Amino acid sequence: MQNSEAMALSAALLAVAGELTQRIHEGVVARGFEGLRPAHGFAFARLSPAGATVTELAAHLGVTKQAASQLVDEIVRKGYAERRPHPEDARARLIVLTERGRACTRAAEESAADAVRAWGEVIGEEQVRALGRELTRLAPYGPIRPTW
Amino acid sequence: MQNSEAMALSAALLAVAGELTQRIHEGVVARGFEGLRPAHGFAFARLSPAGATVTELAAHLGVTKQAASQLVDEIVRKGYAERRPHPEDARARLIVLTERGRACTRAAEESAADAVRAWGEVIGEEQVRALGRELTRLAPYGPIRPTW
DNA sequence: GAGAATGGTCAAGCTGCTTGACCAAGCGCC
DNA sequence: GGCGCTTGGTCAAGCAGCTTGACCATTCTC
Repeated sequence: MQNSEAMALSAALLAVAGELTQRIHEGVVARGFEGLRPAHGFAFARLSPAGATVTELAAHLGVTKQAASQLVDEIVRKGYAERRPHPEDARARLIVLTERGRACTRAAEESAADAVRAWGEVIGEEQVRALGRELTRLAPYGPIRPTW
Repeated sequence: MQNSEAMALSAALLAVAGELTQRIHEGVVARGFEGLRPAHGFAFARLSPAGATVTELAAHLGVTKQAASQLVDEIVRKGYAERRPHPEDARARLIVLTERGRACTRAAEESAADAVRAWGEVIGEEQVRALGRELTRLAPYGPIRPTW
């Protein structure tokens, strides 16, 4: 594969990723959840199963503990999460989503589904599924990083 | 398609995009071009055919003219581009890449090709081509936006 | 030509991140 | 038990990249 093809593929991938992020964000706002940035969504994703500590969140987002702590301050202040004492480690605190936080997570899922549905109308549902399969195999396990 | 599948696809897409960006950036640094951020790459891409004005660059990057102007200052100061009088509009200036800027663009293309080649080893070259086809059809025309 | 629109820069301010310092609680070891 | 080292978390200060607002020079429109 030539360099120019690789560059075209890369540009397309980043453009699609950027647009998807924006669409999800707009969908979340349209469903009544304001004052959030896309980065919060990735925090919610990490918090949604069973909560996490600030340090775990920082590792997931690829930022310092201080930045993660600040982000937690924000979503706590806005009612999306709360800090609880950690059941096993008295030093740590477990950050868990509130009901409002879970509702916001569902709104993000619906928005993502809307966006993906729109893709189906362009390239066909089977191709979208194929896309999902390939991307899942390529996705790294490490921290989620901002695209640039 | 269920919401959870759409979310999984979205997460994979964003993870792959984030990792790709990072790999390209690392590749560019490894080839000796320092002091650049990934955002500069998107500016270079817009400048590389025949140059562009600050306003065009701003629209392409989805930021204000001031921010674009500042970014241009930076790449000019570092020797990657230069401001020339615009041949048709005395108000405007045409920003064009220097030879060093073009070399950096080639380095980015090589890095992207390396990353894409690595994908080929995971999912097969034919799947990578398919990925490129689908993504190209889905890619929007508007400004490139940071993923979050 | 006169007035509005456009390209560009200067200046000030904000926000999200970083580094550095610090405290409290756990762990390892004698 | 008591001593150090490590780990989870916050407070504080600083920085980088962006924004809004003001302004000048040139061009377009009539």
